[in-house]
Amino acid sequence: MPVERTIPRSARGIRTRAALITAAREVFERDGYLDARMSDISLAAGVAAGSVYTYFDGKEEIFAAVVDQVQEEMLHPRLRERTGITDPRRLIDLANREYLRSYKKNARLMALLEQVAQVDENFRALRLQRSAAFITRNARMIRGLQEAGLADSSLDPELTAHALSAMVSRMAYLAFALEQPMPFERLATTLNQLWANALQLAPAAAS
Amino acid sequence: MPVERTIPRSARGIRTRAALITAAREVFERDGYLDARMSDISLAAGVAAGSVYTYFDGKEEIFAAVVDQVQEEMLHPRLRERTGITDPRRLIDLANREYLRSYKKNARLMALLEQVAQVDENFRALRLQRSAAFITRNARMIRGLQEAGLADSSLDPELTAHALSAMVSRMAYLAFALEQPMPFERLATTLNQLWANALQLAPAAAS
Amino acid sequence: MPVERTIPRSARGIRTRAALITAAREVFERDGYLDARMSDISLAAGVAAGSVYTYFDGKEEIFAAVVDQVQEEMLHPRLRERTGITDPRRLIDLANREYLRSYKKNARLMALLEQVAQVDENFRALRLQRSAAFITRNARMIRGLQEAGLADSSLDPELTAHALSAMVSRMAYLAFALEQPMPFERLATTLNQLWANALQLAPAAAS
Amino acid sequence: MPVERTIPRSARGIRTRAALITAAREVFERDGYLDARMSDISLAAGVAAGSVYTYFDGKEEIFAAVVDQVQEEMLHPRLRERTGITDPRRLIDLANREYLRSYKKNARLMALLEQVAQVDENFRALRLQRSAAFITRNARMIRGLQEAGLADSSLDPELTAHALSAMVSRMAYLAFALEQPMPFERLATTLNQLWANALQLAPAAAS
DNA sequence: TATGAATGAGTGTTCATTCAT
DNA sequence: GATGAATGAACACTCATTCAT
Repeated sequence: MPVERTIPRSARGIRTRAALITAAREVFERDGYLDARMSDISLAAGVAAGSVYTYFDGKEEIFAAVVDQVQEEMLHPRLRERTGITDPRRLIDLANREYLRSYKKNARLMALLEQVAQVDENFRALRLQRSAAFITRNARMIRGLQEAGLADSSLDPELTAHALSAMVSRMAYLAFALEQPMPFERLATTLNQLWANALQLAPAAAS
Repeated sequence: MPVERTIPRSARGIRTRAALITAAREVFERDGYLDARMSDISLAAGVAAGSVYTYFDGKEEIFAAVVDQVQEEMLHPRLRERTGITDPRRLIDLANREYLRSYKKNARLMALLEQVAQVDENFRALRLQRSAAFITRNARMIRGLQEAGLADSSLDPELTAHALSAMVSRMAYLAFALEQPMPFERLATTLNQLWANALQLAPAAAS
Repeated sequence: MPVERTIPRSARGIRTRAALITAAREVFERDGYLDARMSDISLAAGVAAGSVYTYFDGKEEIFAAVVDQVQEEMLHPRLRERTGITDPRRLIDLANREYLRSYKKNARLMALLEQVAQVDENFRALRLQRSAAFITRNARMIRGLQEAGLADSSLDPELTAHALSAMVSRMAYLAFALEQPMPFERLATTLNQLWANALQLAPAAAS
Repeated sequence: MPVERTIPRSARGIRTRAALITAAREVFERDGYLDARMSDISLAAGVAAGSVYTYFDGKEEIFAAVVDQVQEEMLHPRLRERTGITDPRRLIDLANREYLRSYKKNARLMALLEQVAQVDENFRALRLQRSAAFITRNARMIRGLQEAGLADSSLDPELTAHALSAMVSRMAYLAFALEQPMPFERLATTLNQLWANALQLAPAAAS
């Protein structure tokens, strides 16, 4: 799933390509993936119908380009290094809050992604692969805590990481994509507490 | 979303309607909701194209009929009454195992349901509504345990029930619908332990 | 276009057939010929779908039966013999008023007939044939008046009869079938005056 | 009922659109509105099936475009200004002849229009509206003649205009659309004489 | 690069009519 | 006579993609 077809060389090309991605995001978020028409995208971008294909191979590709652009914003790696925090409870708390916050911010697109993943094989694979990386990291963290005697050592680290991540992302989906009413703060607090309890972490050090 | 259009009045009609539902399930599971053609369903049922419409209003309706039939099998209410078990840890364990088992058994259909829920407003609503009932029941249970001093009283019962259910159903989806490799027994054990930890239940009474 | 298929022998048959015609008229008038469904007719008559075909060969036939029934009411022949009136002006006046009155009374059906005549070859022919009889009679009357020196002898009797009949029936259609607002009395008066003028009849004898 | 969907921007587009209208007229006149298939139209125009929808929203719209094109030819307004004739008898004579002539010339299409008006609400309204303009003009003329003492002042001008127009258009329909045999010249003469008599016009000035 | 016209495959649904009970 | 289930032909319309200017 290469995102680019033609890398625009001219300034005009760069402008057009950017306009198309912006327009595509609008249209996709407004109409959903299946109901979005390529012609609406070109219309919204102010170009002719055929011009979309100058930059993207098709619907799937332009959607991928939209997603790509957003993914960058949503990656918050190396929380520990960034913040210097080491207390696992507070790290988890921070990570979950960052996740919920950016999910909320891009809720429409996340809903879209969920939709497309159900319809398009490639995106389903892409998503699995992305979350796999995330889960592996968490599993490593859990194993570390277990070895340090700080977490319930009877838990399978991989499955636990998977399950707790699934819990958080699914709740984010319900709250923000499906707009099931849930106060943000209470949601965050509850999820964090559930993580901490589930892992049997010791209470956070007094800050 | 009424499921029936015509209720068959003759033995032949009952047979035909049943054949259609069976055929529809096969075709939907084979091709997915969007790619399934009504003509394939009638073909598989051995009836004329138009005959599907004798009993169902359209694609959506016959899919609903398929789902309906499966939902009945999947409902396992009143576990406590059925089994006489009262220990919360064992009740949770049993409920989760039953859920995972029947999810696995109907994995293709559950995947389908997930797909359709992303595409069809009505089914999305239907699913939310169904899980709401389930969650309410769990929330009540949690509140009961909190009041008895048997569970972490700092947790929001509603959100907790929601989150833990989401965790289980999402893992079932990943394991059985998406066929991510996970040993059944370890999955069940881990999820149960996570529930127990999350709620801070006392260890199960020795049986 | 034979109207009957089976002449019912049993009392029950007679009842069913009559119920079907009544139901058919309702449905046709409500939905129009093209949009009326045979199943709606059987439903309205309280019989099974197939039963319509016990008495009628199809949609066309049952419509013919409905029309037939109404045509009987609408025939007002032998006005002169019935009333004893001989003054042509008063005869024309009476004939036109009777026509307008019964058109108004059966307006929905007349509209229907107009519709079906546009769609079905057979009904178009039927209508032409029926009006031909009527026009011939009028032409004969006109010729009589011309020979008696009572009407403009430069007029072609056939075409005149045709044209004046067309004028009246078309106005009836506009007023009653299409419900273009027109006061009944003024319409009748105007049409009669136009007939009289057109034929150059002497003023009516003082009554 | 806007006629255009896309206005062609290229020469090729203009050609295609025109070819479609020509083809549509052929097909409609050959098969009637209801039996005409969109695929036959595209076939006759030598374009792909979908191309009809580049320029027209559907069957109704392309029919409207056909009608539109013909209506232009059929409008003959401002007869008095065009010819300089003022004698009412001769003006009426001319107007009727022009009407009959162009009706005859476009007989198939007029028959079609009659059919569609019975089937499609929008076209029915369109026709009523068009003839309303025509009738209003005639009513004004009649009132003028009455005020000048040149026409029977006991007639209702509106209804008279309506009725006499209806007479002419209905006869044109019978003669040319339904092909009831009638010599053109005698039809024209008779209708004119009926108009003149009906209005009680003085004999035409010797020419 | 951009245009915009042309392509054409693909299918859910209706309903008059038939016919086995 | 009545039933009601089954039939199956028939067709307008959409839209992603291509390609000649």
